[in-house]
Amino acid sequence: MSRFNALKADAAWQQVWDDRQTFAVRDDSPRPKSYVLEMFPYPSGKIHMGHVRNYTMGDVLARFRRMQGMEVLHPMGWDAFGMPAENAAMEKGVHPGEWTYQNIAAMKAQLKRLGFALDWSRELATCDPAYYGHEQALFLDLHAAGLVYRRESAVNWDPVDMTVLANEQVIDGRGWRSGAPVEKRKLNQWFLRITDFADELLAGLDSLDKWPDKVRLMQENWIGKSRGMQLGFTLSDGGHVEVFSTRPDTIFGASFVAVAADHPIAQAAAAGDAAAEAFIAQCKRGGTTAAEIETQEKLGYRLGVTARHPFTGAALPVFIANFVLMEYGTGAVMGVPAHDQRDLDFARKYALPVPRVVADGERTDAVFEGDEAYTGAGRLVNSQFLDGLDVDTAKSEVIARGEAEGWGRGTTVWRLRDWGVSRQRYWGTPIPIIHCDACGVVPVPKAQLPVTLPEDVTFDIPGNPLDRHPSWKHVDCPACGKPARRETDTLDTFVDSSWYFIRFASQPADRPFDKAAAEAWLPVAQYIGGVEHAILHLLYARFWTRALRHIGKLDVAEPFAGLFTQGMVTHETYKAQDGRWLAPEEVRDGIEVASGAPITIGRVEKMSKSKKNTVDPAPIVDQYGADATRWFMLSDSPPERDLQWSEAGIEGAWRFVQRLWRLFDGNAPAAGDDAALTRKLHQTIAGVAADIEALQFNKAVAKLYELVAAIEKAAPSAARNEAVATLVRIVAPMTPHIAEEAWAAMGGEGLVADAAWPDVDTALLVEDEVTIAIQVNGKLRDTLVLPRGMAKDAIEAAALGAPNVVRILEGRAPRKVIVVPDRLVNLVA
RNA sequence: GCGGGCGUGGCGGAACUGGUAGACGCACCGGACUUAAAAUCCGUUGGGCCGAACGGCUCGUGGGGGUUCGAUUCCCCCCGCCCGCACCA
Repeated sequence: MSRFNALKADAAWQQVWDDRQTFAVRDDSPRPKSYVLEMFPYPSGKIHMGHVRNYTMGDVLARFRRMQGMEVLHPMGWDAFGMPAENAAMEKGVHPGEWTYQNIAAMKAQLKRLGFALDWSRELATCDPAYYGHEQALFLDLHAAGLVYRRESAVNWDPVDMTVLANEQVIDGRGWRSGAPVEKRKLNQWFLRITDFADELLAGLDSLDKWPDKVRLMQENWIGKSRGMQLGFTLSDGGHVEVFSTRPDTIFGASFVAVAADHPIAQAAAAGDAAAEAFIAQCKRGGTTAAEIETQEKLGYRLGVTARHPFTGAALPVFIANFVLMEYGTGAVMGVPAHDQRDLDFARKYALPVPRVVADGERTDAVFEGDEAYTGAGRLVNSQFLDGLDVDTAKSEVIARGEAEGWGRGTTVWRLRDWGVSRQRYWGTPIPIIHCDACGVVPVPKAQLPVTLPEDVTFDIPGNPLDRHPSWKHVDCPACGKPARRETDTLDTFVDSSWYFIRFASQPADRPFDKAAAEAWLPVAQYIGGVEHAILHLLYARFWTRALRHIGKLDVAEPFAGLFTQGMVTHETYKAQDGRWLAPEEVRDGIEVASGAPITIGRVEKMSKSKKNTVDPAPIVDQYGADATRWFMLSDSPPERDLQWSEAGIEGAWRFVQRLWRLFDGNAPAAGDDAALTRKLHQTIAGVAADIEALQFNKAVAKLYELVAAIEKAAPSAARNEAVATLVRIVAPMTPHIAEEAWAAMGGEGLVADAAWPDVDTALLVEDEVTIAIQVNGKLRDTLVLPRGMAKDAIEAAALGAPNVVRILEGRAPRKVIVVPDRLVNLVA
């Protein structure tokens, strides 16, 4: 008997698949279509274990669907624009494009080495003008439809490097290179009107029944539809302020009004008040992330004016506050400290009154004690005409009075904000707009697309190379012909990934996609990717698809019919004494291998290039082969759960591949039945199919181990040979190379990749005997093997006769008997 | 701070819709084969107690409480870890 030479078989069969174009998909195939897609990778340099996990799962499903007779579109491409390429340019002096294409070549080779059933003829890279030119055309279409606009918005500003920083480049409030404290700075930027689609993006979640509930819930909360009220307060100086509140019921608990630093009232105050100006400047310190803003100390500046309470007439102090956001609601809030935690923190700090207006059970005391706001339900108290009402009724009552008296109205607000797509960077899709002093904003005529990036750029100083390029931005206005300037911002890379799945389905040269061809494949039947994309990428892609439908380009509402979010592959992080991140292979037993110096072991985090805690699959594939690597990735860990990387077990996967080969290679002719084995075989065919369909590969793996063990133990028979021959096809989606080798050796027709999934004899799926648990007072005391489907009283009689039951009951009759047919009897004594 | 998720033997995990907790794999230990090793095969393995043994009893699914004949599963509170928070992709 021979040993399976994995490395030789891998190369041979990958060559065969390539030569025969086995996985090239046909648009005109008569077979039912299925689109299986994994989130395309950023070409960071090497694939890591997270990629292997993601693409192996998708591959098993794609191969399985092919075996079920479907025409499967399973493409691959590159999310190729992004910051790391510019960082590489700064550090190594290599052009971002060159660096990116080198990485693509390296990673493509690694993916091919794993034997994925991908249609490489549809490969695309988003940094290719042949891709981003079409993206520019779509951007112009959305612009023409009024879905694109420009406004001011804050960015992280590094005052030393004089450059915009990404949130990731702000470390502890400081610029990552300069170390200077970052500030918020306003820039004119491009936005997409995703909020126009807020309602349908929310409603559409209901139709996504093949999405995980948790992702739908996260998107629902992110969109954040809430009913609230806009209330006008008259100011003591004769002015007026509109505040927004989701809790108008608590209006009698209001003890102050707060406005954002950007609010016109704050801006006006700053004009004549140096202290107010200084406070607003202080609010501009720090970065723009929500986590940073919401965890910083609540600070306020008390203005001279007061706001008149619409019911009591009380004069409420007006503050500028650093926790109020101009982007949400009206940029002004009424502070109800007893029933909102942020307001309470603020009130305690500035010694403001804290009246209770919602009863917490029995607690109705007018002056609220403690430092934990009560946000729960209850009856209104200390609130005049609202007393005794519940929260919802009180809300409606206040809205009704405000509307009747003309100082307020009920509104719907969304947490979702419009999508800012401007990036002050080089390595992205140029925004196809020209600014003309005479004509204003002028779209680049479509005939002039693509607007390509200039090659001759430098990265030796911070800032956007497009902006300082000597000639690139200087063009003539397409409208009037006078000298004008190109937009030098590029598009957010999330735009690139918002339509790549459409381009995979249809890629004509002269337009982004063909409507009918794309609609033939879409929506994606099964989309697979990391849970970290649960909100942003998936929401943007949903929006983009709906926006295309809105302008008549594509009649698809939801791009991804089925979604599976895999857990992340995580690993410890390591840091050298001087703060450098170290890769796992640079560390052994708590010391840095190169220097012998001790290291610091950090948190367990998702594998990422920036923290260097990635593990390269190449050595594993080279040692154990593609099948063992794939099998190992599918084993043990449930795919939706995070997986802390460990190599323990790869040996077992490799042993399993060799066990398979011993079965395949040792199948000598024999005769006779083996009913038990045949039953096990059919149960496994059905079980594995169900598990693959549900993407529960770890369970499919366990079932296959059981079947293999059963075959190994079985005596030679025709049934055993049949089981071995069928096993080849069952494992084919997971370990395709050894399956092809065995299929060929056994004289199978064509490739096992093209073979049909084995049929199941459903009559064999149920056992005719069942083991029934016998409990006394809920504790297992015995088990009985009985025929399936036995009547309740017969089961009860059998249970009462079980030796352990007789011993424990000592002749007493049970008080109560619970019989669950085919499963269990519980005798309550 | 806000939103979401997860927590089961030494380890990864399984357990249908509330019904025998620990399938399957790893690791470990013992045995077979071998001159030897590798490979392979067989067997043991949650903790504690009783027993020569067959076996029996008992505790046990992050912690505390609750519902139920019965809870890893449902409810409440708490702890820990992970992900996201709009310029990382």
